[in-house]
Amino acid sequence: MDKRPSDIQQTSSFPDPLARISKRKKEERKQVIRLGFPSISTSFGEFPIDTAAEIGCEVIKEFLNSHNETDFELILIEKDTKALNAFDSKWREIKNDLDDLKFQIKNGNLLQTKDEFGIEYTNHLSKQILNAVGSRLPEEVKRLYPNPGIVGEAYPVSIPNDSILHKDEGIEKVIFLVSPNMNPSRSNPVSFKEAKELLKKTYNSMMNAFLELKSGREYHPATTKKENPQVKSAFDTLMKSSSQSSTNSSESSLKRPLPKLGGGGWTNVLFPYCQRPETFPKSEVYCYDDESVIIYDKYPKAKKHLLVIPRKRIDNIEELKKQDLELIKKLKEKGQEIIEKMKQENPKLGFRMGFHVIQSLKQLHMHVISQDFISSYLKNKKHWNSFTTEFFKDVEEIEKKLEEQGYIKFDKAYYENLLKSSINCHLCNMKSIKNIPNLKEHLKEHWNKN
DNA sequence: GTTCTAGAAC
DNA sequence: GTTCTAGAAC
Repeated sequence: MDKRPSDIQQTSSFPDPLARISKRKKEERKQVIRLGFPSISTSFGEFPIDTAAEIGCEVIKEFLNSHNETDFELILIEKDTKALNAFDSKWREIKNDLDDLKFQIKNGNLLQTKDEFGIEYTNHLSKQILNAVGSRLPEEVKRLYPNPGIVGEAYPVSIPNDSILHKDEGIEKVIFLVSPNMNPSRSNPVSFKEAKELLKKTYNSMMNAFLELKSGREYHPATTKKENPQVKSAFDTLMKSSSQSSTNSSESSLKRPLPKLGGGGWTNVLFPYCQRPETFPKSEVYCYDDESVIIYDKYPKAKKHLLVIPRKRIDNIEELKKQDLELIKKLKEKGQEIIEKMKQENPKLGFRMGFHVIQSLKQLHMHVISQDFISSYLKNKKHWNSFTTEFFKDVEEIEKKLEEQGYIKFDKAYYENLLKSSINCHLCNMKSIKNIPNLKEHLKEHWNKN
C-alpha cells in the first residue's frame, strides 16, 4: 500500500500535478512529445477506479479520434495494480483500431521512468518536484495563475532549462491539475455524481492544455469563481506544506522568471470558452461548433444577453481583415438563429446584435441582447451607454465597413467620452434621465406598455 | 469585465 | 442619514 505523503495530506480537492510533458532526448525518430500522467483522483481522491477508468478512457479516445497527428504519445503510468487493470481492460474494450503507441498503460513510478519511458514520475509529487526544481515552481504557478484552484482545471508551467528535471529527465513542462476529491476526511469532498463530471473535466482540461502546449500556444485556464472561495484552498494548502518540506532543495534552479501569460487575469476569461467549450456546463455554454461558441453573458444587462464568439483568436474588431467577412456573416447567422428562438419563447422581446467599439475583454465577441434592459446587472451609466449609444455597432455596420474599406478603425477618445454622456432613453425621446434607479423605472414602464 | 468604497448629491 | 456615482484595485 502506498503511504500518503504527509505534505499533501491536508489538501482537499487535491492537486494532481503529475501530468507532465516530456520530449524524448535520444529520439532518433521524429520528435515525439509525451504526456505522462497517473490515474487521476483514484488514490487520494478515493474515486471508484472502474468509473474513473471509464471516464479517462472515453476522454482519451475522443481526443485521439480528433487528433491523429503522430507527434505525441499519452502514457498512463501507475503502480496501483487495480488502476492499471481497470484502465487496461477498459481501453481494450473501447479502443477499436486506435494505434497502441498513442495511448500506453504502464506499470511504474511517474518520477522514475526516464530510462524506460522518457518520463519522470512520482506519487510524492510536490516533494519530488520541489527537490528537482526548487520551491520556486509553486511560486511560479501562483504568479502565472493568481488563483490556481478550480477543480477540473489545468495549470501548465514551464521548467527552466537548467533544472535537474529538465537536464536529466527531459521534462519541459508540468501541468498542475486540480482533480475532484471524494474522500470525506479531506476538505471539499464532492458527491459521486459531481465527481464524475469533474473528473471528466479534469481529463479534458489536461488533454486540452497538452494540445495547446504541444502546438506552442498558450493555455488559458478558467479563472476562479468569486462565489466559491473554497476552491482556492486546495492549491494553497499543497503549496504551503510543500515549500516547508523542501527547505534544502535546489532553490536556485528557478531563478529566471518564466514569461507571464498574456495580460491580466480577468481580460482573458473568454479564451477557455473558445479553446474548450466542451468543458463548460450547459448553463454557461449555449452551443458551439468548430467556428464559434455561444455563451450566456455572465452578467446579462437585459432579459436575454448572449455572446457569439469566434473560436479562432481575434482580439477585437480592429483586428478584423477583409477575409474575415465570411466569419462575421456566420456569427451573424448564429445570432439570428438565437434571436428567432428567443422570440418564439417571448414575442415581446426585441433584439440587437453587434459589437462594442472598445472591448474590455480580449477576444472578439458579438453581443446578442434584448432591448428591454431589465436586469439587476445593469448598474451604471457605462453599462447603459455601451449598449444604447454609437458605442454599440450593429453587426451590419461592421460587415459593411469591412466590405467597403477592408478594415475597422474608430476614434477611441470619442467613444470613451460617449460612455460618460447623459442617460437617454433608447425608445422614446426622454433625455438626461437623472440616475440609474430612475432609468430602471422608466424601462419598466416601457416593458409593461409593450 | 466586477467589486469596493470614499465622498458627492440629495 | 441615506442613496448614488465614479474611480481605483483586481
